[in-house]
Amino acid sequence: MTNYAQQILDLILTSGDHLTAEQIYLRLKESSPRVVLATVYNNLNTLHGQNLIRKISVEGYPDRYDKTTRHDHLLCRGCGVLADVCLPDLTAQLQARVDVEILSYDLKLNYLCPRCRAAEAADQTKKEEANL
Amino acid sequence: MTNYAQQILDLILTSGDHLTAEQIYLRLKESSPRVVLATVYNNLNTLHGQNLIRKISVEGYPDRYDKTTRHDHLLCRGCGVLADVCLPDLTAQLQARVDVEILSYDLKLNYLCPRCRAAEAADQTKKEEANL
DNA sequence: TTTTGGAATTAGAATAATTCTAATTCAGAA
DNA sequence: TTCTGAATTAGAATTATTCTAATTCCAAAA
Repeated sequence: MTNYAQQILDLILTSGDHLTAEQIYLRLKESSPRVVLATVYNNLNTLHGQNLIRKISVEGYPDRYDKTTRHDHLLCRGCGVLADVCLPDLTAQLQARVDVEILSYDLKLNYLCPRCRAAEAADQTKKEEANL
Repeated sequence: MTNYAQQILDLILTSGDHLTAEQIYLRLKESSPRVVLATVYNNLNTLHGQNLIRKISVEGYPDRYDKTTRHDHLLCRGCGVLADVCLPDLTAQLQARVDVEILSYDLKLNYLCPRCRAAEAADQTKKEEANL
């Protein structure tokens, strides 16, 4: 594994977050100022191809990268923030219901994070006041 | 609802498939040759905002659109093709495990479609022959 | 050492998907 | 009719990502 690949992998594994290619690039630049975005993409694709990282795609947002340990995600429908959530492994339960071999699955729970819930409530209040 | 919106919605609901904006555009052009891709996107966004259609995002592929009736998806990891699969509603089961209110969830089962499975097997055979 | 061949990286052009902006058209209310 | 606001169009712009070609790096062979 090359030096950049290692650094990128470390960033993803230790960030405790769900970084985009752009965010990884910016962080990597702090220690390696000459690095270029294409290198980040190259390495992300390589790492993903080797199953060392997971790629998370949500409509409306750039792809984000994550560790591969099995877990699920909470996705805030307001702001797009992802949070990890570890639910029991459903593979057996799902496999029993379909007639093809499941390699893995991807489960996202949609919700509103506290901040967006508050924003929505405020919005609602404002609308009601306008309709007095 | 405008005429285009209606036509686009009909296309999505009756296609029995998971169409991309581009595919919808091409089909719509058959009956309305003057329509433009931006109009398709505009209407898709409107319909999605009204929760009349569902948007499916998979890394490496353009967004696809689908009916909103609750169902899950099989995703072929070889070619990206999506197939519907109707599994029992897991909302209650999931809700019992998390402390936030789940609005909905998104479940994709990764597998290899028969064609890609065959292709992979052939590939494997070829590799083994090369190593004789 | 020097050479050299392949992999990694860089630079930046290219592409694909999608959004945005401004101009135009349209459909219905006045 | 004329006016107004929404829908549509055209096409530029943006964003995310990939590709290509040139360059650099590094390790093993000479």
